[in-house]
Amino acid sequence: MSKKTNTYTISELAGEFGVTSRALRLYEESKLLAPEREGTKRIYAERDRVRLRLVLRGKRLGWSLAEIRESFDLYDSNLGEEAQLHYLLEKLDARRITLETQKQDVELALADLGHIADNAQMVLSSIQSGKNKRKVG
Amino acid sequence: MSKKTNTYTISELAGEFGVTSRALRLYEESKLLAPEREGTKRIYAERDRVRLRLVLRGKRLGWSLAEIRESFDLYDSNLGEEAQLHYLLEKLDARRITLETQKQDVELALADLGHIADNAQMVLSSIQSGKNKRKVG
DNA sequence: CCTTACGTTTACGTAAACGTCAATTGGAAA
DNA sequence: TTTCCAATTGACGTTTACGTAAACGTAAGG
Repeated sequence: MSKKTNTYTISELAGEFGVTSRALRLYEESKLLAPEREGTKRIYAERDRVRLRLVLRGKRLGWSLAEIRESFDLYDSNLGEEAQLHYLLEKLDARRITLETQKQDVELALADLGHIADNAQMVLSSIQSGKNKRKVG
Repeated sequence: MSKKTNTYTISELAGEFGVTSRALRLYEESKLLAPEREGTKRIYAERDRVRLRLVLRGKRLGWSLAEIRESFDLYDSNLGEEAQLHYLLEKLDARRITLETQKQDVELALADLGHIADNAQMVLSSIQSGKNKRKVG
């Protein structure tokens, strides 16, 4: 049994993920994707879909393409020498810290949003009960 | 008893938050800050520090200055009419959804980081136990 | 009075992340 | 073969978020 080796054209992949072909070419130029070529045409495989998913997640986290590239490099990091391992672990920890911060920031933002929404809901309720004054009271 | 009304010059505030004066002027031009003036000079008060903190939090979340501005507008939103309240609640919900997504993205990224780190740690341990082969075994 | 430090506005420069347009090209369909 | 569409490679335009001078005002200190 062979692996499923579905392939996609640039516009198929772009359409599926809601990005433009231009973006996919840029990501390739930025070393984030590396589709095969069939002649001159780009052929994307599952591997590229996985990468693209990670790219878009990185974007949602506010990362630059360079930072996304870095995260790929961390993943594909050469684990040969001890010094490199320590270096890698430092890098990972730095990322972890900014992610933890970001997590807190998200929580705080959600809390703020909640307060505003609660307040708005209260005002709305009072308006609506006002409307029903004759009916209810 | 009066409130503490500490004030700050542009470079003081910039220094404290690790941004440049240029950035603070830009934020003002983008309607994110509104310091008083003493003649021609900007005088920042606590209120501005609070706003700046929010600005920087927004930046860490990957928001554009326009989006940050929008979030301020949500906060200062006019809660007069019912229609506006519904509009506000919709906007809030939209933001909430993207924040929830972002929260998941952070979790996923942290998990990925963890796996890489675990792997690196294992490799590192095996290297170090190798070094101690004669000593230990 | 002169210098120094800090502040101001105005204006142009720049890197990132695409959008957009033009000129081709390579297959697939008619 | 012709026709046509999708894809390709430039090349230039655009927005955002500042950086970087230039030219000037102002208050303090020597």
